[in-house]
Amino acid sequence: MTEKISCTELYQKLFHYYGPQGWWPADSDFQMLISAILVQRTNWKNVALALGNLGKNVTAGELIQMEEAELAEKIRPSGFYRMKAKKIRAWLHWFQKYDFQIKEVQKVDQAVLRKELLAIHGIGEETADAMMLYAFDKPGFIADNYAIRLFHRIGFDIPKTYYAFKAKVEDLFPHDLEMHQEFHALIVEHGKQYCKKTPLCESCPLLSHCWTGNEIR
DNA sequence: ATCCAGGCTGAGG
DNA sequence: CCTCAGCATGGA
Repeated sequence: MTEKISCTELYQKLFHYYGPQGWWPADSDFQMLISAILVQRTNWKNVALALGNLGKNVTAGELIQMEEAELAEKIRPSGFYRMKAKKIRAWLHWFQKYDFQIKEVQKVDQAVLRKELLAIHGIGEETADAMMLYAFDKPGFIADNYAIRLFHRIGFDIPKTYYAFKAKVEDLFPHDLEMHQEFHALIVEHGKQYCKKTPLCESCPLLSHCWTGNEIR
């Protein structure tokens, strides 16, 4: 028997099943920001290898002085490494305007900050939202493929564009930083375990709320 | 050996 | 607005 659930009910169930995730899984805010780029279209294990090559306590100042080829070589395990080296450098040049101070970026208005991030080469909507949510203290919903798949399965009417989906969920969910941080982490963890690109998983804890196993993505 | 993973850009309908 | 190739590694 399938029963509909709301966004907050979904959040509560995920939290109940998986517990607090404490994302983003990085040692520092700066590593979080770099890894947001490194993790584009790759798994976290490869990102961890790349982060390891960069060194535990690399600073933005050190990275921006590094030759692009050297940076690329270090982040090689994360895949798409030449492009990602360019992306990281582009992002660093933007970050330099704030003296590499995360606290300074946090003072920027949320909408303004999002536009600035999106203007950086290599930073798209998901990466920008992740940076804002986990390092710059701006609450928001990350409308990634895991979210699309899960919300689709529970019968949520998903708007076509990334931003429309994001805005709709934000309308239905508390504007709370920690709740959004947990929500995204829970959606990804749940997605990895029970909401893959295959038919419905019989042991999925949300099985009673899933209307279909067909994916859109 | 395929297939997949916390995407984005740029070109072309 | 939408689609699609290209970008690349490491693990299952």
